[in-house]
Amino acid sequence: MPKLGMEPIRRQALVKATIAEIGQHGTLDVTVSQIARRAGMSSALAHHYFGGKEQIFVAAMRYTMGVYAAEVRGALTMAQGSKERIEAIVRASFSSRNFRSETVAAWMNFYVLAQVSPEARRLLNVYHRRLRSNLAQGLKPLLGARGEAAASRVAALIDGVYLRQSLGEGEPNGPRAIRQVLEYVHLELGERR
Amino acid sequence: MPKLGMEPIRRQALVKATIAEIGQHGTLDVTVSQIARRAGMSSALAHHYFGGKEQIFVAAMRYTMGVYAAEVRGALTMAQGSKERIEAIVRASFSSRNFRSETVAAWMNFYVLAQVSPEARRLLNVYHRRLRSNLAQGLKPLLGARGEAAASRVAALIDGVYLRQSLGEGEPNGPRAIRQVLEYVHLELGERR
DNA sequence: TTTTTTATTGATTGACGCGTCAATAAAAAC
DNA sequence: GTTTTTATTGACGCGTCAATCAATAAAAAA
Repeated sequence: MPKLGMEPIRRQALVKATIAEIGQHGTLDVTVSQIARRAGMSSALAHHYFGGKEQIFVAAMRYTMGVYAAEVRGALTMAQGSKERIEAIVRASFSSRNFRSETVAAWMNFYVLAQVSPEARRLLNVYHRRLRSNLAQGLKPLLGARGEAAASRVAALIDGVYLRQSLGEGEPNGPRAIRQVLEYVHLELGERR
Repeated sequence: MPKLGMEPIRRQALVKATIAEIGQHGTLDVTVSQIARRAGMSSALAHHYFGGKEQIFVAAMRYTMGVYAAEVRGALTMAQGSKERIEAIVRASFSSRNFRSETVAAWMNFYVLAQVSPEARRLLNVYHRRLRSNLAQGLKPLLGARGEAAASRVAALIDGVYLRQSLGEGEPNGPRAIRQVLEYVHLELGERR
């Protein structure tokens, strides 16, 4: 009973199932069958639409990063002023849509995937560049030449907080993470307590 | 031609080979045979001494963390004064013995391992606690109550710098990483430029 | 209505890897 | 000098999994 136009639906179902499966196992060590079963289809169909396992992973990665990028973009359009822009980026990074245990686990594993798949590495580099550039754009007006270095540090801190979250049990605490990073940003901006 | 007392030698060879292999592949996706071959023995012997793959990984993790801990301890005994202690920890974290691409890759994968192996998770938690406690010990005399939060941030930043290094090609740049983290520490200590 | 295209899967294949075991050999203990 | 212990490996069984394929079925096109 094949309904037509299934491809995009199947693809999205697979991508979401992939993230869920990686999140649950905490590893890329998940089988195509597991992913396909969770997405409600046979593994053969997964291969049909994606070609292979690695491509499924890369698609999941692209999707995750797309969601994140959209979130940041959205937050940025609402922000006016350099400081507000930075805070918007940080808030978006730890918004409840991104900062859930599933996504955190997936994200960490994308770093591993990037060691193996050139395409994944490319994607991760795009994310890095964008994040740094976005932060620098907000920081440079306030810090001048020091803005670039500060942006690198903030970016690293964000990733570090993500990484550390992967060890914490239970759902990640977004607000706490935001406070943690923003406290550093405020320090960088010379606001003493 | 079995020489006696081989066990410790074999174990160490396997552990080092494991780190090298993970470093080269960037993944835990390495076979026991590959590890054993690199260590100059049969895979059967690896199983004989370690019991299984996961235990080999955990041993490699314990070893890596042991080297790191020793490095930090050594640097701490030479340091006097709170600020010096903090700088010593940071320097040790990015010393050329720890901050090489092989070790960075291994370290990242230990985070993945910790999602699967309870023992690995325990080890990583020990590392986290120790690092934070060491940093807090140096920061509290200088920052008072704020020291704890600052220690968390510095710890996260260190991990973040490690993570980001895993994407950079070529050997990690230790001095640069040290500068990056110390700049933040100095900021935290209220030293404006 | 026949043909083609799209959707879908069960079954299969081929490879690979972990862990085991029996067998060999040298040292140590007796 | 026999026995036990320690070291070591090749071979292999058993399971798993990615990927393929042939077969089925429904829609669309001709």
